[in-house]
Amino acid sequence: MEDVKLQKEMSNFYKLLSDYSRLKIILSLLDTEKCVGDIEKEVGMSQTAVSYQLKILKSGHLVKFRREGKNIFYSIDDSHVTDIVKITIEHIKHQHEC
Amino acid sequence: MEDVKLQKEMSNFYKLLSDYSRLKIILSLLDTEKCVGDIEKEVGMSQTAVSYQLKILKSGHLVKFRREGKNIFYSIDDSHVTDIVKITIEHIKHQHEC
DNA sequence: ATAATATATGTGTAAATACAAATATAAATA
DNA sequence: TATTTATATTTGTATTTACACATATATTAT
Repeated sequence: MEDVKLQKEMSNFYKLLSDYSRLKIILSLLDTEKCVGDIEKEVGMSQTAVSYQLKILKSGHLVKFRREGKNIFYSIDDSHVTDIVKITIEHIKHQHEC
Repeated sequence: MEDVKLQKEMSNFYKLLSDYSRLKIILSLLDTEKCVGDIEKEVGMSQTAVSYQLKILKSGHLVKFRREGKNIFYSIDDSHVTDIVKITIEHIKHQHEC
């Protein structure tokens, strides 16, 4: 894999996490899958906004989904994502101890 | 630390890494410190653009610096940052194996 | 003191994007 | 089939931001 492609994909990966709304969605999915309505309530966003951001997260393979009747359940797609987010939490908390 | 503040700082942290130019700067500093002129050559950006992005990275505590004569050497501020970037590289490469 | 070199700092602007509003689709149930 | 519920998509817009350009500052050398 060439450097430029890797760098662009990395940049895009961080861009996906950098939006406050998308990040809240990711954080709400860290431990458990949720359907759109549940996410909506938890992060306090409109349904269209949640759907819009989920579509973007899906396109970047940060979340996956499965249908169950009327509901569609979303979850984190890859444990690397979970790891990165958790290390970032540690990083931020650590900064505030100094 | 309250959730909202943590989330905002996380989002900002990822925003800092999400810009292609800033990310290239961070990647060029992963293993070794460099002065502005060296970064400029390595990432192929104008001096003002590099300075502009370094200022932003500095404000987010992603890089630190030290003066040595006319030169100012920049380096990654915290090993957490290095860890996160390296895991992200693994993550992206891993995706392409599947 | 002046010039040369390295880096930083305004200012203006074009491009990117989050999301509201309206509308569409898909599944379940009556 | 019609209605309800859950989710997706499209369009328009206000906001953000990366960076070019011009200029300023700081250090060293002559």
